[in-house]
Amino acid sequence: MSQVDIEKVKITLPDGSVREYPKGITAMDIALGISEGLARNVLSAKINGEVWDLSREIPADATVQLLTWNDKEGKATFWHSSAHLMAEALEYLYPGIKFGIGPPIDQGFYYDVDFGDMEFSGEKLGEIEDKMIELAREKNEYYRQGISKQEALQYFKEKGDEYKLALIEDLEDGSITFYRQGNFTDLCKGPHIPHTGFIKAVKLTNVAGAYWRGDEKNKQLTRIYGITFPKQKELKEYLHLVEEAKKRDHRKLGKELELFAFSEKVGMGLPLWLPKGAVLRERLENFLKKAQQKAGYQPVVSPHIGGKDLYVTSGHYEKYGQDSFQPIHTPNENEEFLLKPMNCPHHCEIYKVRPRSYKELPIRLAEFGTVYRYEQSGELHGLTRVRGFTQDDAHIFCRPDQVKEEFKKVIDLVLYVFRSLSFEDFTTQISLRDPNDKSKYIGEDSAWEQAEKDIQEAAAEKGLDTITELGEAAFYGPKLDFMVKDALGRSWQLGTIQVDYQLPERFQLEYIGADNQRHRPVMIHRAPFGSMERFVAVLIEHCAGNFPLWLSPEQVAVLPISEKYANYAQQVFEALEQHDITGFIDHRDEKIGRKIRDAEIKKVPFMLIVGEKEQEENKVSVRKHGEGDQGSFLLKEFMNHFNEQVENQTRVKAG
RNA sequence: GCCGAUGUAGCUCAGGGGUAGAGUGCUUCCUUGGUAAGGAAGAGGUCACGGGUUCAAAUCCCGUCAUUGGCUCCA
Repeated sequence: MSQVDIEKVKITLPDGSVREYPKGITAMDIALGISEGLARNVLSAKINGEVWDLSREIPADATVQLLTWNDKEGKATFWHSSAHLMAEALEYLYPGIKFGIGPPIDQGFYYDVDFGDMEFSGEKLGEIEDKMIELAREKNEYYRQGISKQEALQYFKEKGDEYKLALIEDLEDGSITFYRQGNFTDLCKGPHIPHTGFIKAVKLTNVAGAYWRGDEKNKQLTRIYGITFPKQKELKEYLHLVEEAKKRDHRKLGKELELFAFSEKVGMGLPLWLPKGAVLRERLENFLKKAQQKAGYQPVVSPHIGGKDLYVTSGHYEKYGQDSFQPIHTPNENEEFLLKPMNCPHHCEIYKVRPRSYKELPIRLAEFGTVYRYEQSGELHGLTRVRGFTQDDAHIFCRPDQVKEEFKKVIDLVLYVFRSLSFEDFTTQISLRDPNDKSKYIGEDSAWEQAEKDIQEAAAEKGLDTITELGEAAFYGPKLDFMVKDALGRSWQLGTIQVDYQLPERFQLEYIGADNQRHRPVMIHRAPFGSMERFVAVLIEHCAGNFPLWLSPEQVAVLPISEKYANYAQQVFEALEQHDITGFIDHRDEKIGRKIRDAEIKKVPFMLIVGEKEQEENKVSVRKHGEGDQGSFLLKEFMNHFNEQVENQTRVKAG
């Protein structure tokens, strides 16, 4: 480099300031220039939007954002490096093992490992953690090294790791990099943290099987999950959070609060709704029925099975054949019925019951329809994945020019439902066709394009913050899904709106237009809850079993101080019932402290304590769940207050 | 379906080749009480199911079923 003109690069920082540095500067140098503390905490850097190692030279003018633990990408870098650290520990403890992939995930990282003939059990995780900590303390730097494809192949050929070889085969020569820390070298595009010393706390969380490249035809590798932190304290907090989440698990609360159960005799994945769960569910159904009535839906009812022809027509017979519940046979030869896997075909037949005029469209047919799908046994999970479930289904039949408007109305309904139950934290996804493989989808190009446009516009006009996924559409049409996270951070699809240009075609649905010609209506499937089962599951976790008052299966517990006041308690209870307030009287021969404790554990919103004082003045002493004594009120006052609260909760910002 | 873990009283769990344990719940009795556990007694189990090893199996081995954490899918 000539000393006359030392080349400079202009670095733009996130606050908009621009600084000049000599060429050859690294992000770490920039961090050091700002403060030593920052340099100690910085993990990687975003250079022109791309995450880089701190040690890479910045060749030209660039925008630079230094990433720390507080940044999502910083965490990802940290966990990615942790995956390499775990691999190093594993290789030390189990020489000769082969590695699949080891990426960071939302909460931590994993590495897929082929232990060959070696036995591996989850009990060894502690040993691996110890080794990781030991290696972390060595503060081994992560070195980045560009390598030719041939050399890369050579390296892993010698090592005998066919998985890495397969990965390299798919890469382009010139773009391949290795990373090395300590005694471990891995194929990796990076980036990584400066050295292993950043990793201060390690927890390997579980071991699971995972197919190489997610294909069950391939060999199953051992996937080891872990999470690491830059501070011991953060690991502690994380573990605490996990414990808290477990307390919210709908399976646990469902049992404790006696909402639902499973029976081996009935069959796996077939939930039994217990009385309290049934009340909860019924209230949700009524809530939605009311909203749907206002929105112009018409209730219909259809049977749980349908003839073979119905599903041949709909196309489900072919698609669901082997992987579904098998057909039901009758004494009549060749007669076959299928448990319905969805309600749409039945609703199509309802539409077809007589000729339709364009004047009656849109027709919105709604049904809480129970459907059955034979999910793989390993897929079943509490109420979120079951084999028999009830969809809050409806099908809207409309003219093509009405699609967008109907879509917007459905979005309103879904938002109303979510808001009423304070699901503020949801994401929405628009699923479109894979533009590179249109053959997977049935239907005409022009129809798809129109539908995709309608959805995107409707979502935009309703102000939804959507992400768009190509290739995620159903085979019959594009869709808009609403996702909510459960207590353990797993995302579940609840509400869904799907356009279907397909079934109307297959069922030859028609309406007579203003031109006196036959036209094909468009069908929209939609379910704001998704399914009652899944919705209740997510609701339980969302509110940790503390349901809003109007949904609470037991809203009030009447607690007599002693059996002397049993009669008065009964009077109070009957008055409550007349005002549609549900609950129970605790007649047990226990002290009041005990009755209160038990009612608190059952998460009953209100406790009414009645004794001598209350009886004399026709009052009740009100105690609120989680809050304690509220003082005593005339029974009438309490009931008014109660009903006001329920009204406030259900009226909602129906905007 | 595949890989790993688990299965003991209604529930939560301890134990472990030689008479089955705790807490809680349940039943009965005493107690009649004022805002998160009153006291006592009692009933409850083919230790998931089926095989095997053993003088002896709840315990060790194999299989089945269910639950559970994952892997592909989906509401």
